[in-house]
Amino acid sequence: METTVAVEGFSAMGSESRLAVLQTLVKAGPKGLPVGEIQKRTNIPASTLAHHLKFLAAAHLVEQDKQGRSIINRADFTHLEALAEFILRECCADQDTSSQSNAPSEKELVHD
Amino acid sequence: METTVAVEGFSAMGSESRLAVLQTLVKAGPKGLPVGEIQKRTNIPASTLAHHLKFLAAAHLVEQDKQGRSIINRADFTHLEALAEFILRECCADQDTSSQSNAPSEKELVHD
DNA sequence: TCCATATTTCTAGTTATATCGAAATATTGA
DNA sequence: TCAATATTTCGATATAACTAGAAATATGGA
Repeated sequence: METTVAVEGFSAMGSESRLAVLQTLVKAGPKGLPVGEIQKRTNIPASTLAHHLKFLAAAHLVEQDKQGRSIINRADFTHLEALAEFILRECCADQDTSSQSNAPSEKELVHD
Repeated sequence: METTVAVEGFSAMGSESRLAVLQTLVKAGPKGLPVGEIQKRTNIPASTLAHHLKFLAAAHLVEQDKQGRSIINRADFTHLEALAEFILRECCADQDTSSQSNAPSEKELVHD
């Protein structure tokens, strides 16, 4: 996953309202929910909610598709898993990269 | 984990600069890095970097402690793991909550 | 004590985000 | 076609965030 994509994803989750919407959809599972139902569950005004759903969709956290006159929103579980994994993916890769300006010389590395 | 804490965490990761800083620290592993070294690796101006590190520390993503005249920054791996887990934690809990306004009656639920 | 180093705080300009009412669009059923 | 429903777009305001130079603070060594 590209860093830019991860930033957009985390940014989308970094809002109280949006995380509430996302959690509502995650809880709802793969069947998803229409906008109106999300509105009922979160108490977010329609126009604000539309804005946030667009944001979440742009970040690939939510998929939307029209079904009759409703729009069904589903959490993108695959992408969410990838984001969860991204956080610690490169853990400790540079552990021994001693380009630290004040890196101790090797003989001094004995004591941790 | 409380939602508020999760929002702060994701919000902290939702910035190109901050995610770069965090990734640098995640890669560096539990020993952490002094501010100056992070600055070298990310090319972020000192004052901007200090601001972001404060933000990351406030969100419990990074721990800082003074060591001589340097400040060592370490990724808080425990908290990062908790955040990663949070994303999908309540997956599908409401799968069958049929308070959907247009929920089909039970006899119609046969097909999926 | 005095200077060099490491990092932060101050300050300010610019840009981005959150919010939501009202009006607009689109779809279905009567 | 008309009215009802579902959702979005528009527009405007308020608030917050990002950025970074310059000045301030703190620490260690000569």
